Amino acid sequence: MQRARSSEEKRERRGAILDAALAAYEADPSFAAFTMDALARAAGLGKGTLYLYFRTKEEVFLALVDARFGAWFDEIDAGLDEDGGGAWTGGRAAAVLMRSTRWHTTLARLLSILGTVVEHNVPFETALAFKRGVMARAHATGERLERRLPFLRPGQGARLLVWLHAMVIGLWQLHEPSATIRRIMQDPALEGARVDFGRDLGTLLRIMLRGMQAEAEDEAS
Amino acid sequence: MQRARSSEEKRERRGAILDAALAAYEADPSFAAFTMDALARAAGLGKGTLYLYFRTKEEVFLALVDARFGAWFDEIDAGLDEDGGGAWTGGRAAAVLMRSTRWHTTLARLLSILGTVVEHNVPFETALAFKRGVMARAHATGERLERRLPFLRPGQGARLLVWLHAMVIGLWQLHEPSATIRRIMQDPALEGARVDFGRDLGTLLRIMLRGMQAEAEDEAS
Amino acid sequence: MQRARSSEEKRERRGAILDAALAAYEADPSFAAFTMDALARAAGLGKGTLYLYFRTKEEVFLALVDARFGAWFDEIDAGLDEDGGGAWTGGRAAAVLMRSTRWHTTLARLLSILGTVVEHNVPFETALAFKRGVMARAHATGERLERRLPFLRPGQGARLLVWLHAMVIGLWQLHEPSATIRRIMQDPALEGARVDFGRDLGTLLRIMLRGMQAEAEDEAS
Amino acid sequence: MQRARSSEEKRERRGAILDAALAAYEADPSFAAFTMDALARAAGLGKGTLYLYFRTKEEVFLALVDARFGAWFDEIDAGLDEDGGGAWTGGRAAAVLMRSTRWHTTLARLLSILGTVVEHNVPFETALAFKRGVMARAHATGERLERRLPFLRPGQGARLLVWLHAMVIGLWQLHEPSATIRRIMQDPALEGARVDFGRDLGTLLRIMLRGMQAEAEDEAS
DNA sequence: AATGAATGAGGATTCATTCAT
DNA sequence: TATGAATGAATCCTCATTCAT
Repeated sequence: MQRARSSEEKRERRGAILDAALAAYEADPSFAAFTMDALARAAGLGKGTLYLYFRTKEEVFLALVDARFGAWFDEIDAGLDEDGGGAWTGGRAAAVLMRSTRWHTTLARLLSILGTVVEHNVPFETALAFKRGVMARAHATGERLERRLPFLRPGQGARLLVWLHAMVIGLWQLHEPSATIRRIMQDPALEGARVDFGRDLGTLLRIMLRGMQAEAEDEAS
Repeated sequence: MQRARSSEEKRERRGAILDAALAAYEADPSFAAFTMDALARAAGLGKGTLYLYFRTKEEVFLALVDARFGAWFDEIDAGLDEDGGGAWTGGRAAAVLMRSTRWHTTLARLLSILGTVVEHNVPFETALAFKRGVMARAHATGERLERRLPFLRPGQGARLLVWLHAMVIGLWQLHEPSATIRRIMQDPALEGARVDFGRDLGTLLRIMLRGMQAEAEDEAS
Repeated sequence: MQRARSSEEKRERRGAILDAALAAYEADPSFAAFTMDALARAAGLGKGTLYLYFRTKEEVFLALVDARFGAWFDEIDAGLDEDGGGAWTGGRAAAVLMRSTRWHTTLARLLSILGTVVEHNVPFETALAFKRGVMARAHATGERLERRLPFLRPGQGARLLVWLHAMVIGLWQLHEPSATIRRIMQDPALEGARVDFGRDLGTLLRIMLRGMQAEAEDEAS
Repeated sequence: MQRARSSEEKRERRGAILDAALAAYEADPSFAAFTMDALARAAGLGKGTLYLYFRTKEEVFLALVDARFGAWFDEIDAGLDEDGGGAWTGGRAAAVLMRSTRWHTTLARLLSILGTVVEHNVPFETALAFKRGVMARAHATGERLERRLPFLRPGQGARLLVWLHAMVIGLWQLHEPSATIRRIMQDPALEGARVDFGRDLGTLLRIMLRGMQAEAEDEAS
């Protein structure tokens, strides 16, 4: 394995480890299967090498989530900053938020076990810094959202993102958290219960924005 | 420990194990702490005895979730069957759904790791039976809901329950999945981000119902 | 493996584990080689079984030392309690103390790494209780010694035992702490330097007692 | 870091590494904390560089002990060579031997784990050369001692040094081998058992010399 | 000569499950 | 039916040493 010498190369290697970790996790999305041994193999590195870049297994995990969160917010921000000239309705905003669904599924997988992970072996400061970073971004993006949708009251933008986040987690867990559940859902008797993650999330988001708007109107009248 | 001889006594013992399991889990709601050893101690039984009533640890867990689901639906059904004479608005239905919040938190704790658990060591048939049972109840209760709220389209009742369920899971995980996260959220910088589980869930539900109604009206006009 | 059911059987099994541990340690007297894996194999038990009897590896070690200390003091006490009718001189006391040399070598091996062991993974209370127990016995035996040798001043009995103990440790480390050192000492150039553990210890003890007596006489005159 | 080119510069660098090693070890006198990584950091060098000067970690350790031994003998020799004109009694010799107590403690720390270290990973030739060197010095200094104290029989000088050495090791291990033991010894119940390293060593040495003299006199009469 | 990134063997400990009593 | 002693697979992390630059 080529040695990462410059700090640029090291950043790249760190990224490569995270990419491998993500791929490994997606292949078997359970924290139990997320072993350092498997991770090292996936990254094509020695086990000890991982510990040059991350102090604990949990730190790898947290870095992974952090990166995905960043990408998610980046994409939403970009969508909200676009200006095709037309008016911003709830539907248009929902479309922007839904555009980044591919991050959603990944995040949902990761988030479903975030709590369990953070509980163990993560220095308090690390966990705090992580949470603060995410929240700062949520507020910034939330304000962007409020500027686009005037019927949102102050703070509702960030709140909407938090709810979206909650729904992503929840729906994901009902959708296909595991191969077993996937197999189960193929049972004909459960046809009506099948949850199409993307469709459901979109519908929910649309309904939520419609509800917020309606409440704003109710209040105004 | 008294021997359970009749099949009635055995059912009771099974129930007692589940009660103890729930109490133990609530005391320390992490799957890692949910060990068969702790469970046996909580139930005042020998470890081997548990295996007379459940084949695996995961089966205990699934039975636990199943029982809580049942209690939850029972309570919602009772609320929807009540008739104080007044009209059924979205707000009134939301109030009924929120009334069983105490089940929500318990369920949310359990559900947040359901996926991980079911993934491992649960016979397919067991998982399937569980899912079918839950879905059957969701449909029955969903229809009750549709009868009360005429603006709901067919199927939207069950869907609403699924969504509620998803939000419970998601919000819970953002709320207080762990002692560490609770400590983190006490940070002043995160004040605005604090999620009040009950309040948020209520607001979300209200907004969702309002949105559904608004969409029904939009369509009608 | 037969199950240890009664508390008598359990005490026996605990003892058997310690015996196996001692044998394994004597075969390769380094703490590094003292692995739980090796210990389990030596005892003919599963690794997990060891943890039913001892909470940590260090606890096994401490129990081992404790047992040897006990045996050592028992033997000295017995020797001092004997009464062949003759007078008690320094030489006679030295002979009694030397009689238990076979415990000395074992203890010396163990004691040479006691400090390192206690440093890690031993609850403070456990270490404290251990030390207190040893000291209590040292004082009791020290007083016996003072009764036999009138030229000893109060407290010198226990002190003598501590010094004996120190010399055992030190001489042992110079004697044959390892196979490598043993091989080295066979070098003809080092013939004069060879330390015969038992002989040296005896000589030293004799000289020390003679010195104490001489000082007592100096003082008296 | 400046390159060491001449062989003089290389010897100096070797010495600098040993100085750093000693400082690091004294700061945390446990072999576990004595890692090559810590050593490299202490010496301000890269880890790989250490291997240019020493083949293994154990070789560093052995070189360290060797240097301290040398300094110890140097100091004793100097003390014995002094001549203030007065007569040489056992007490005066003891005072000279005790003068170098500051080496004792350092040596004791190192020696307490010497056996364990040498056992592993030291080429036989290296260990042999080390032992021979130490013994040669012990004999030379022993003879100096015999010249000063006529009551010593031939060979007893070196023997006395070996015993002193043994007592240093043993007393040290009873004195303060670890932070935990230090804490334990603060327990009031153990007050009487507390070992004052310097005082005890002095007393023991005095008693030993007195005993040797007394035996010589016994024999003469 | 100097570096430090990469390696991987090695070990303590936990816990679901079995099975003899 | 009830028990709990016995089991051993499974996993995180450390650290001496190597070697490409």
